[in-house]
Amino acid sequence: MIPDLSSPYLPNGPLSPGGARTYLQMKWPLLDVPSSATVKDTRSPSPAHLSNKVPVVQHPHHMHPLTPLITYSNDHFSPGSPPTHLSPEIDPKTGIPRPPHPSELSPYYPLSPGAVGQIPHPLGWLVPQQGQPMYSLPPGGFRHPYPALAMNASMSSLVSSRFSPHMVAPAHPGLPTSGIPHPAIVSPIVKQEPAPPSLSPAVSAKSPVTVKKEEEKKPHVKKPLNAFMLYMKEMRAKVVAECTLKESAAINQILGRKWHNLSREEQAKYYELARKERQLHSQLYPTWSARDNYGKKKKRKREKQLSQTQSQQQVQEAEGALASKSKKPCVQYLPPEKPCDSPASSHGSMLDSPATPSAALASPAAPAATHSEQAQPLSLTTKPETRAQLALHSATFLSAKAAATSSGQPPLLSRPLPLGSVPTALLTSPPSFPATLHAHQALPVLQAQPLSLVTKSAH
DNA sequence: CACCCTTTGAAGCTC
DNA sequence: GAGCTTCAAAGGGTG
Repeated sequence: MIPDLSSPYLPNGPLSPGGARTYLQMKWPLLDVPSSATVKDTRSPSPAHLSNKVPVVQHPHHMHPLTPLITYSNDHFSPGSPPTHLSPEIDPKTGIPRPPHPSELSPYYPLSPGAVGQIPHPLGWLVPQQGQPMYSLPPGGFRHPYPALAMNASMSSLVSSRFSPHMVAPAHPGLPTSGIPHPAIVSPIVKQEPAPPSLSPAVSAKSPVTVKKEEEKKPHVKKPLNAFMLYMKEMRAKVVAECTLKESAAINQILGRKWHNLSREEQAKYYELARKERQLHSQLYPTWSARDNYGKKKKRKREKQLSQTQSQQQVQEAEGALASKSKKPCVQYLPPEKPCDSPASSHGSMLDSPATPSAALASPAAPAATHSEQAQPLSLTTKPETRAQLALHSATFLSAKAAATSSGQPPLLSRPLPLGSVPTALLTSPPSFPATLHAHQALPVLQAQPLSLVTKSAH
């Protein structure tokens, strides 16, 4: 897969007139199958072959992490289901694909040892140094519908020679064993998990205790990015370009709304991509667990979040009440009715991915594609009452979404419902589409919005 | 200079 | 199993 330089995915690349949506016009193959099996979970016959390198790791700032998506749209999302023989073995228990044989390793890393380091790897992670991608894409390498069939040797070779042994289960075939850090690996010293010096992964011949210590602090393998994170990475540049804003908090708010505005197909793409990334991540780091990074960040934040949660609860109870003191006004991040606020909404283009037949298929519970933001853009400067409404609407929407995702499936109801239709939509939702509310996910929206309003109005 | 803020989603933790 | 917490990215703001 050769990056399509013309792809809008490229941060610096030309943005097609159609905007963000243009590049997503490719058909989401999985939508052709029952939605339940579509973006379901890691067990879905995964298009492992679709797996593209997603930056499980950090990329050079200038490099667009989602570049790989281009490939998706161009070559791997062609209609049709991937051959079952390519489906990764799934661990019935975890639902996570078992570490594949080297030959099964992500087909999307058709890297020939010799070619490594020539072409920026989409995943970015294999880019140990600026402009020195660890992965190389053989000409036409990703052209093959199922590169997996053609790669392997090089891939396993690459992998086995690129990753630090301690990062990967040594016993695992085809897994990294070298000392070259994966992009997802962040030196503790560089970031997080402050640890005593001793970066050399090669440091061996030490007492078990020492080794253990080093292992603990060693490279910090980051969590694979989720769908939204992938989306953010891709769209951030664009949003930033459209806005004068630079603050991530504000950008993220915008991105969050844009995310909701995405059609199911578009979101599905990211969910799938995220799934692939998780798959790949698990393959690369069989022994890694999110637990490894759990609670290793800042504790201060932890406390803060706790208090924040509490305050959120209060706010919920005192809906509308100005109990948002503990929370910093998020409004400050939201620019007043800027075009970038919701580009599409300004001209209704957000619906350019309306409830198409395919969309409807993919989301039985999904209502008409019209959503509040179109008719009534969730302006960051919307009046309090309006925002409150939208917040409620969002919360409702999220509840359904959360329910959907909790099952390992991307939210079917990826598009906000019209304010007035929310209740009905939920009522009419199939039993299989529980409307449980994930407090953590829905509340923030429910409360943050109103809060911001309050704060804003105070300004 | 470490952390905050902000977003969503995945996964871990707690009960 | 439900509910809550943490982390993932990002970069200006903050203390």
